[in-house]
Amino acid sequence: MNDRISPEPPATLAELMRRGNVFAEQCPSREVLKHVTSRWGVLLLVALRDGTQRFSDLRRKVGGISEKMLAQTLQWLEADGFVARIAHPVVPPHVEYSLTPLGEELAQKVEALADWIEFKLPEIMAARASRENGAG
Amino acid sequence: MNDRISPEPPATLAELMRRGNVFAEQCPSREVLKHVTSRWGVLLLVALRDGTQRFSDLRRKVGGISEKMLAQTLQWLEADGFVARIAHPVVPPHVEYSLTPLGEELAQKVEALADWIEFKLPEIMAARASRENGAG
DNA sequence: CGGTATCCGTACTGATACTG
DNA sequence: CAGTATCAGTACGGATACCG
Repeated sequence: MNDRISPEPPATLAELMRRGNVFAEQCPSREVLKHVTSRWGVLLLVALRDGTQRFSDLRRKVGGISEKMLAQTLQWLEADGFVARIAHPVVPPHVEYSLTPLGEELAQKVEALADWIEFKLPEIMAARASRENGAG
Repeated sequence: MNDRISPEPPATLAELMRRGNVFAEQCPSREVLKHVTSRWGVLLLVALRDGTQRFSDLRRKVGGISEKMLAQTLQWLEADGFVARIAHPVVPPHVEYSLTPLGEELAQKVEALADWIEFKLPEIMAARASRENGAG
């Protein structure tokens, strides 16, 4: 269980899996990946690409998200260094969220993945249909 | 509620969000994205990039996954057209799983995302550390 | 406005046992 | 070997109420 002292500078996920680590439970990447691929993480990252926005802006834009999950997901992303939070000390409170450069990089990749699925949806749905028709 | 009859040929996730759809709940993409980004979906897609493998091979390689979730996740990915399943009619049963061309494309993108996180982990951890030191 | 704390239902997860 | 069925624990997610 002393994976932490392994000498190699790892690298790819496939590498880790080949070592039998599976991208080990202990690995912080698992945590980050979880935040990013969480139900609202994906949507929030994409939403933030529009630029700096307030808490309520995001709540409206993402639509369907509860305050709890919005706050929590933003905190995860902030802790991971993907989101910057600026609270203006006024009443009523004014808080702005934006992507950090690191977050912008990530958001692009996430959006690319989501867009790929959008784009390939016809093929995906066709696969489903063909299976139902007896091809499975 | 009649989003389905909207004329435009949609496109990007950001587009959908801008329309207030958020990548609507009704949208099948949500379902697919859920399968792909699920706890085991990511790992399985990457694992399958090594080539055709049997059920038990995958179980061993992914390590930590239960038979139930392995079967279920494989079924999701198969239904979405990302995974091909071939059952040889012998005893004991011999079933092989592999990526379809579509699945291979997807797996590449997923792995790229995971690898990016692996690669940027130092920056991410640094972000966490700096926040704990009072920068937050 | 921008959160936090609490309660609660659900849905995902895993261990076990069983079947073909 | 490759699943399926069942059951129980957990963790996620949402609604509500309350605080700064």
